[in-house]
Amino acid sequence: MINNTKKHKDPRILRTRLLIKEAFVDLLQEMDIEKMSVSRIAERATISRVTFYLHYRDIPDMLEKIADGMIEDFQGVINSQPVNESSTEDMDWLMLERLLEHIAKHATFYRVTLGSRKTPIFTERLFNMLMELITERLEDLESDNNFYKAGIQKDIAIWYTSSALMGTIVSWLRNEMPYTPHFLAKQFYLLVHNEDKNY
Amino acid sequence: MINNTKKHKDPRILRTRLLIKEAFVDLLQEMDIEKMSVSRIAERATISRVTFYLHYRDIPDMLEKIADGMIEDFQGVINSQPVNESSTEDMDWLMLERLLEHIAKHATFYRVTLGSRKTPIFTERLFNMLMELITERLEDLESDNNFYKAGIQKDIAIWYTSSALMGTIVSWLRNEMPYTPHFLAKQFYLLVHNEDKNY
DNA sequence: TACAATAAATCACATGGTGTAAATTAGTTT
DNA sequence: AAACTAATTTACACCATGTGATTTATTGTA
Repeated sequence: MINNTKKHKDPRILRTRLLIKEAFVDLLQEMDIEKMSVSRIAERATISRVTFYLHYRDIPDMLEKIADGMIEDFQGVINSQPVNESSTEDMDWLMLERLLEHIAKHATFYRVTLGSRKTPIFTERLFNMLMELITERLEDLESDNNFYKAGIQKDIAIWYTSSALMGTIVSWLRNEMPYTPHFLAKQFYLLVHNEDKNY
Repeated sequence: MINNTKKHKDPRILRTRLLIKEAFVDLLQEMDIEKMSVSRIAERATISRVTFYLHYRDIPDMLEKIADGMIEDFQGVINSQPVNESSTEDMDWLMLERLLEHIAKHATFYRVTLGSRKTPIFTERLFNMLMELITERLEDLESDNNFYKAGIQKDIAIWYTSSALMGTIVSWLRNEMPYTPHFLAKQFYLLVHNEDKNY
């Protein structure tokens, strides 16, 4: 049975899911997603093909579940932020830096998921997460320096900035991460600030 | 034989390819790309499955060829720009407006290709095109008002702006295009100008 | 208009992946 | 040690793929 409600403490389940995830990452480095099959994944994971179906309905379902895990990881990184004396704004940029560090730390995984042109589920999820964060941020700042004064529609500004952040992270990954997380976060700061500061 | 070198003047070829393209667009509105099969496409296109293979090696190959056509259309729209007395800069924004108009005009097609989370080939191609355009544009402006003075790395600025444009167009499409091409192009003007004007 | 060329249809076949079922083995928890 | 459950094994029906060989239909042209 596919059961995600209970805490899966059974080490066999954890082991199998890890093997599947590793096999998936492994195969994605070698071949296109189109050539991916449950058979191949099971073979590479050294498990039975039937066992795969005990955990996931099919490959898209597997991708969704793994993407869920990615978002949980991101949330974990973001929420582990110490609530200290710095301003909300500074917090935002520190948060982004932590996110980039996390991605850099697990680069092999994120290169084949976020970086691949073949698994749009992952970029879609990151995009949605960034949209939420930026929407919150804009609503906090709604009173003083916001986009309205420059005649910019709020939803367009959100689309624009979320896409820009997500796309830049993807390009950064695809190009072997030529900048440190700290440097890139700083560049984001400069770029976004140019957008909403000069009114 | 799959032959793209000759001008395919034979109306049978044009007819078949159009039927395939229409069937593809049709099916993508109904089901996920994972459930797409050559059989289904051929059935919907009212052609023989074997005929499909006379034109395309497989479904990814078909997507690539259709995406090629999209880029050709874009280039056509861009190059049909009248070379008049307005500045290069104004030309850029008029060009973008024409592009958005073209997309709006063929909304059903672009909704299932650019707008779909399932066919990343199309967004990838648009992204590459925007990258080229923006790279050219930045190199033209390299002398005076550019990103360098604000301490922004050129490649990062290109990633950022290309992603922002592409992502916003996709979001615009996914949300039933709530703004006119003219208005959206103007918003782009405001947003991008905030990036590279204030130094 | 008739002919040569070629696109499309038809039929057929081997191959391989899918999803599920039933029974058995192996590992985990209490 | 017993109860539980994950994983394996084997089996089956179904569907999609890609290709080959042959025939039919459509097209551009001599």
